[in-house]
Formats: sequence, structure tokens, C-alpha cells
Amino acid sequence: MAQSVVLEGALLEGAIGKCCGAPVRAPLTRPEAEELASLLKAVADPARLQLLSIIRSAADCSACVCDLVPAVGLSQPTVSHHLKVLTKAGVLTREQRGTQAWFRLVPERLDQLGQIFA
Amino acid sequence: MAQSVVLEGALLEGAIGKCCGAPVRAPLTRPEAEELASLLKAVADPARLQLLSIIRSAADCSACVCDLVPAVGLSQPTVSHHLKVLTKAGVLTREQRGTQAWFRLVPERLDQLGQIFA
DNA sequence: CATCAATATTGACATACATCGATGAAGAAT
DNA sequence: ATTCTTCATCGATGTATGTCAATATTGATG
Repeated sequence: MAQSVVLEGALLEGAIGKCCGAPVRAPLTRPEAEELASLLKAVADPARLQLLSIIRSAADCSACVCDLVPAVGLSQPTVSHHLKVLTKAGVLTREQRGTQAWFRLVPERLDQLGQIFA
Repeated sequence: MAQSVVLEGALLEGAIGKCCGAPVRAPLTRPEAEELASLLKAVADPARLQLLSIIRSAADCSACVCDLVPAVGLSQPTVSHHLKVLTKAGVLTREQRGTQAWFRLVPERLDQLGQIFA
């Protein structure tokens, strides 16, 4: 699970934020752009945004799959798929509790998303 | 060009930001999530992120297609396609100057992107 | 061990999308 | 008017993706 290498650096401080008045930054290289894009892609889906917002508004920012499935109105395999995508992107973490799986937000990772366009 | 209706409201003030400590917000509805996703999708592509970053680092936050094509190393039709996507999403505006087309960043729209995860 | 409940994985399918070459359209210049 | 330059559109193609039904897996329970 490689996670972000590029995102650790100065990139985070506004890779594509508003221009004039802000300090000039070098354009993104292809690899940098691909890494940012893969993070954004993980989040650029209606179902996944809903899942994130539901988990966010839950206690402790964590929720069980059994609650998420009826909340988004998609099939259980589909929800499982989306949760996997979000977890692989580092936006969620997974914890097994007995027979059920709980997913929790990773605030630092969401901060990174926000700062791409800061 | 409908642009955002939902994005105008309270949604913008951190739709999916970090949880605990922040005020509780209602989960996104499907239509809301779809609107946010369509904006994010427009930006969640390596070529388009590169284009945005190049334009951002240019004078006046605007650039000509003739400069963008060699800068990203893709074919002219492909670049034209990406610029259209970004323009349709409201992230860029297009201006015709003689035979060439200039594209400029829309800072307010980028701010909206940043605030989704604020 | 056998069974049940909760998730994950697999396979299939339809749709969306990134990319390019070829062509079209609009303006500038001779 | 013709030609040239710049950009957009079209058509085609391969790949990625969202979705579900069916099945496998894992943990709890009797």
C-alpha cells in the first residue's frame, strides 16, 4: 500500500490554488499529476461522497457496513467495493469488530485533498 | 450551462471535512453528491490537473492552447477535449483572441473545490 | 461440527472516458 | 479569393469503471 510519496512535499501547499497574488509555483509533472489524480478519482464519485459524508456525520467518524448499505441504497457488494476504493486511497481505515467491519475517516488525508486547491 | 445550484449553499463550508471537533453536518443527498462528484470528476484527471497547474503558473493565470499542447505532450485534439471539460465545469473560461484561444482560471470555482473537504 | 450472519470476492455487463487521426470551421495574411 | 494557422469536432478504439447476482470467506453461536 504505497500511499502518497509526492503528496508529502511542498505540493500540498496549494498545487492548483488561485493564482494572481499567490506565490508562483512550478507546474505539476506528469507523475505528480497522476498521483494527485488518483487521490481525486477515489473521491470523485457520488456513492463514495455519500459514504464519506455519512461516516463524517456519525459518532467518532466511523460507521459499520451494515449501516452504510441501507443508507446509500446500493447493493452490499457495491458498497463494499466503494469502501475498498476509499480505503486503498487512504481516506478510510478498516477495523474488524466480530463479524462486522467498521470504517473510519482519516482526517489528515482529507486535509490533503482540501489543500490541493488551497 | 447550468453550473452549480447546490454548491451555492451551506454545502460549501466543508461538506466532507474532518469530523470530530467540527460541527455536525447532515449527510449529502444523492443529488448533492452527484453535483459535487461531477465537479471533482472534471478535475480528477492527470492531464487536466497538469493543464490547470500550467495555467496557474502563467502570467494572469491564462494561457493559449498553442502553448498548452506542447507543455503537456498530448495531441491537440486531446488537449482541446480536456479544456472543454474544464470549461464546462466552470473551472476555466475561454476567450478568443484572433485565431487563438486563451483559457483563464476561475479562482472562485477552485475555492469551492478546496472547501469541499475543508 | 453445523449453521447463521456479515463482508468480501468473482464474473458479467453496460456505460463512460481518454486518446488519437482525420476532418471541419474560423480568422489572418498574402 | 486562396492559403495558412489555430483550434474544435467527429469517428473509432481500447481501457476503466459502476453495478449487480452469485458465490466464497470469515467470525460467532448453538
